[in-house]
Amino acid sequence: MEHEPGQPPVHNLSAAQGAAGAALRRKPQVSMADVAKLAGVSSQTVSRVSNGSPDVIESTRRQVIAAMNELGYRPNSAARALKRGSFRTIGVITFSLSSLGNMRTLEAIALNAARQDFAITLIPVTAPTQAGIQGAFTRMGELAVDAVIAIMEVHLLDAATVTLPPGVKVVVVDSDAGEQYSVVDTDQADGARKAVRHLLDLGHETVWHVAGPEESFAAERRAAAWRSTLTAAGKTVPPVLRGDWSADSGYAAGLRLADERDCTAVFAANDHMALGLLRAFREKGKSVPEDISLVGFDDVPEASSYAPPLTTVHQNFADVGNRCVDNVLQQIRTNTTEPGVILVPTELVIRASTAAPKAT
Amino acid sequence: MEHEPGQPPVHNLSAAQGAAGAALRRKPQVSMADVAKLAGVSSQTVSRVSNGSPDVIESTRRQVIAAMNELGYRPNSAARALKRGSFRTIGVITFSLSSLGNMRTLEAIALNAARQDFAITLIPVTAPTQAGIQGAFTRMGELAVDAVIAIMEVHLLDAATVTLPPGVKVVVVDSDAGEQYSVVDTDQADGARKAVRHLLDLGHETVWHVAGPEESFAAERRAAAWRSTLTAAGKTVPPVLRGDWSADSGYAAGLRLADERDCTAVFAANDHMALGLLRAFREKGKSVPEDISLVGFDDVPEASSYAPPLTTVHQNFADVGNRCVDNVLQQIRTNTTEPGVILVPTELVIRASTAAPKAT
DNA sequence: TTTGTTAGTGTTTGCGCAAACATGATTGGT
DNA sequence: ACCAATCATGTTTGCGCAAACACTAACAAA
Repeated sequence: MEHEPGQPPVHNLSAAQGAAGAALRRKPQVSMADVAKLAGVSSQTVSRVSNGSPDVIESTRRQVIAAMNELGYRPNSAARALKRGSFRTIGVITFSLSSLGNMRTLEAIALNAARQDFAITLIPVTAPTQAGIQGAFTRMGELAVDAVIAIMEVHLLDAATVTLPPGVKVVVVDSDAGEQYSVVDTDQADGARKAVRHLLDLGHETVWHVAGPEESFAAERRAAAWRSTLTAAGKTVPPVLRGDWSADSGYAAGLRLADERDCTAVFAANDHMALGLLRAFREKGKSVPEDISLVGFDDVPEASSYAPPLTTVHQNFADVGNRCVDNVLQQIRTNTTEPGVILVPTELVIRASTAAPKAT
Repeated sequence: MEHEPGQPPVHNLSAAQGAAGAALRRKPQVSMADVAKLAGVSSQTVSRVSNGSPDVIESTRRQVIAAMNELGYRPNSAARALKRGSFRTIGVITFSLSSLGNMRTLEAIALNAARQDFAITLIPVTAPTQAGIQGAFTRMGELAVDAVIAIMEVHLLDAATVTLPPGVKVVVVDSDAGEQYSVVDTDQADGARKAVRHLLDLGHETVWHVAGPEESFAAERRAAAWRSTLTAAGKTVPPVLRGDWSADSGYAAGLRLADERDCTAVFAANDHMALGLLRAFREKGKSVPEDISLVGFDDVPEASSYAPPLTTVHQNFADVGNRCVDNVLQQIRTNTTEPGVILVPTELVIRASTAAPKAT
């Protein structure tokens, strides 16, 4: 590889690079010492400039910066982390990314962390079992993270014996681990209550519920709130139907519900199942909202284009993500652990899938 | 807090450091030396055990492992990285996570990387501008990554002058940067061709197209393939309608399309827009597929629950993600850079939204 | 004058790990 | 018996950085 003196060795990627040793070995990195030599100062001064210390006179700083640019110096984050014992990195453990909520939450986490100059390391749980979770936390422990955010929609965290290096802070999303960890979550109960109350207020005798899978905390809490709201209003509580969040499972539930004579109002635990319900009702000749009113949960962007546009409970996933990061950074800053639950409010979005029951 | 684009990247960490400052310091970590002392061996032997070297006799290994467990030893990845010069980490730069495809791809990347013992560091692009991309790559350069996968749905990468430490490998998803980088992408053109051919084969005179936003590579390629397929078949090419991937934009396009007398077949560039089209047609009294046939793109899980179930082009996002990781690890292993394009095939899924045109 | 005091810079040191080399113990071939 | 080869383990070293401290010059206060 030819050295053009004065040319920075940092490549614009368009220039293909000649072979320079197997890549998993050392890259010929420019170190502080190189910069120091070129700038005619000590490496400590380079360090100071690099860290924005105020104790460097302007002219020196300029020289050092010039040298940095010329050599294309990049601080080596491994060495930095080794020296400082912190990594400015948050590990995110997630079950499945393919749910809208997790995705949105993750995006907010990434954005907010980046804003505060923290990096995100993503650790997927490979299998929805305790062993899978264990493995994820173990990998986390081996990685360079200062904190962990676990996006756990499932009932397994409590049982898992989680070992993390001392000092690593944890925030959990969507779980009941509030005794041990900080928990941030959508206010599922209140959202569900709003949905059920809306239907009741419309004049429906009672509200049926298509719940999410049993393992899910969110599903469990929505179902519990549905039940208690009904009970509090003195209504009968119909049997729960259970889906798995998918539109197909909603469709299956809808086929059964369409045959229930006295079913005039349904609360589906998420929008995708509601979509399936709509399809089932349509195929069974039940019209929404004339024959049956339907409320979903999530407010996916497409909900307003469903047939009919879906009344649903809006979740603020971005807020959940933001609070996770804020909370965990707070814990890091103060070096405290603060178990407890932060609830993010929901909002009922009324569209065209709900109406008063037909007069009988 | 603002960083001038021209300033050296080394400053970026300095600002936030004060903010998170104080408590980010050393955790009392258990080091190899501690383990070595307890096990009565040298730290080098601990290192060997830790790295699975075969040159350790079984009894010694057991002692060391026992000591590790007793002390709760975790190898310090920063020190490891410092020593080895590699991080076993892949950086993923992504625009927006809120599209199904990106998320699925990301999930596959994370899973596949984990399988090969690589960690994923997520870098969000904060703004869809060149500066935003620049910033993401800069942050990447400061982080400890061996390779970068960029999930770029947008036309900006080619223009961005990207600087990365030497030796960092790059793979790009959904872009035309094939000259410079390895590119992995769904075979958009073939997918679009399948969709259009399907409609033509059904007997439609021509096929209208609701395209995605202009900045999108995928949208551009789907539209181009639509046009060329039509032309190759000797059909007239109707004007393109343009949406922004959202159901609402599809709805808007659908309202206009419903008024076109001779429009009997539509190819929507994604499923969500197709959903919007369905709604518009329904409201305009056009029935699908009797009056108008419709094909989508993506095959979102809910597509089978649309009204009617949507004929669409299935994309294999997981495969895209897997190939990204395989390719980038291959580049790392062989220390080569291999520009070129890997195309992942699509599949036409025929459901109920397409039919032969009504006899006139 | 002398003695701080400060601001700017340099020197030393060690973070935890693993490569390179060194050592000591065992085996095997002759 | 000898030496050499092999194996298991120990010792030294330095990765790049920044904390701690040392030093110098300049200037103020006594």
